[in-house]
Amino acid sequence: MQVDESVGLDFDPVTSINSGQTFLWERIDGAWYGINGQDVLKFVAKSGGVEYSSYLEHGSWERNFFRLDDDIRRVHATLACDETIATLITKYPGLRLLRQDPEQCLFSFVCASNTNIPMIRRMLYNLARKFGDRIICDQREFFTFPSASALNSASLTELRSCGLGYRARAVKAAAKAIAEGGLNLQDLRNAEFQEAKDQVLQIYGVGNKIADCILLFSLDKLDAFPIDLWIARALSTHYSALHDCRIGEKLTPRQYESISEKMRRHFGKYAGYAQQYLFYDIRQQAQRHW
DNA sequence: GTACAGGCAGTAT
DNA sequence: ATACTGCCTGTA
Repeated sequence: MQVDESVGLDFDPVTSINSGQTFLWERIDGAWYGINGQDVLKFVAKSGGVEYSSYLEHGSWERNFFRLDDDIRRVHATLACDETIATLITKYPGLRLLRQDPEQCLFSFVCASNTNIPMIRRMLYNLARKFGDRIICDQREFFTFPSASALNSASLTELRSCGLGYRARAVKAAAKAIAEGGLNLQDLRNAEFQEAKDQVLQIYGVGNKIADCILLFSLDKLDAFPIDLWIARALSTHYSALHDCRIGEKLTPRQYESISEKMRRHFGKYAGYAQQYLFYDIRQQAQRHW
């Protein structure tokens, strides 16, 4: 247990974990618990700072997970050239991108296709309960995120029983690629953007959007710019000059490439942070609570 | 009953 | 290259 006050009062872990990047966090008796791979992370607000602890790690995990080593001042300074983002930085000073367990991130966003947050959480908790390891933390039961080999060993019927529906086939394919196909996501942290993206796009069930989410939220590619329905709407509202698609219109793969590339050039190396501000804001405006 | 929710792959044009 | 389609499942 340690208290970390060195990162400034503006950082807000609760906002960050509730900004749609990660799904397996819950508040229990005033503390937040989150599943990240094989670990259970915990933090609780105390007078004088936030107290972080972890089931596995002896040292602090928060610098890694909340990307506190990013030069956030530089991120803000870089993005503040854009009027829209400058406003959002002021509005949500505590928001940070996360550095998640890559495999959990991949399976999470494979499950996220064409559904909503409550369903995603249900699918992932079901998978963990059925295929993860049981852990007792603060006298409470948690389940770690299943390994790729555990998911690869599961039958499609078992996966479907977790509520995955047609996503079961994609989860199985991804698990196989990692467990048997030699795909090492950790290695892709050191790869160039395009190399990493090409690799994850090979996986059945992973398209442009999911690939960009994996790159941004777990593989340190801060210039990745995922575009889902909500971001497309935000772009129509704030950046219609930069592209020509209509609100709510689905993007063809080619349109996606074109627009994502334009936004990456517009925002530069921290484009992913810009995407996160836009996403969080439009969801707040839509009054989505999750 | 029907529409819809944070995409994707397969097929036909 | 683009358009169209089906897909699990739960909720409104």
